[in-house]
Amino acid sequence: MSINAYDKNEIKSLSKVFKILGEPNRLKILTSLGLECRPVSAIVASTGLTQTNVSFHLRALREAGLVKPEKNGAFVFYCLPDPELREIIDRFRDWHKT
Amino acid sequence: MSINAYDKNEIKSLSKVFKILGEPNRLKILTSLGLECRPVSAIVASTGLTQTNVSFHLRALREAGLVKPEKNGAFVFYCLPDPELREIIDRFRDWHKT
DNA sequence: TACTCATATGTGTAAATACTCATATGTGTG
DNA sequence: CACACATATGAGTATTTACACATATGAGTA
Repeated sequence: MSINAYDKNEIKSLSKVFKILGEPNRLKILTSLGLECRPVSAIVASTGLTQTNVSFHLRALREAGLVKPEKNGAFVFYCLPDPELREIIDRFRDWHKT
Repeated sequence: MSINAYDKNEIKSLSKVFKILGEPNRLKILTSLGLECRPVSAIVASTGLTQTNVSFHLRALREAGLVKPEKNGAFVFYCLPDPELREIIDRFRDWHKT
């Protein structure tokens, strides 16, 4: 039940993940994914952000391993790498509501 | 099991929490708390940060509801507001390791 | 009251970061 | 090949943010 301290590397890498999630538009993009993969154009449409800006944030999310790209012709579909990620974020939200 | 979209306010407030956790020294402070309350001086000692800097970050954590201050004489002890917070962070860490 | 110790805060500064514009890359189709 | 569409990237700018220094507040004690 880990009341263990976190080591340097854990702090470093975990804080990076939180920093990525800490930008509202990125969190919006991520949560807009739900569990299905969606092309960038759909994300642009649903978030109302510019294409450039969506690409900018998708890069950050991708490099942090928080989304996974899948090429399909000229399209790139983005997905959550793992449904558990969504569960954890949901749990955070539920906790935060309290 | 919430594949619901997040509304604007949820995105806004939840991303604030993540942003706070996204700063390495803040995450270090928070995880150094474990489950017991500790005075600022102990946090300064264990993190190696300056007193000013610890106070600076504690304020951010406090305002985000991520730590809870308890006055005791001249000392201020800081605690997690809720043990579940630590569990969720731990779960994030475990997920991220994978 | 005067002094010490614990913590907080105001101001300034350097670094990080989100965003936009313009353009590049890459894919399918005529 | 030429063109249209989907996505990515480089450069520049404005805002945000972490940090240090000096100082303030506030509690305990002589």
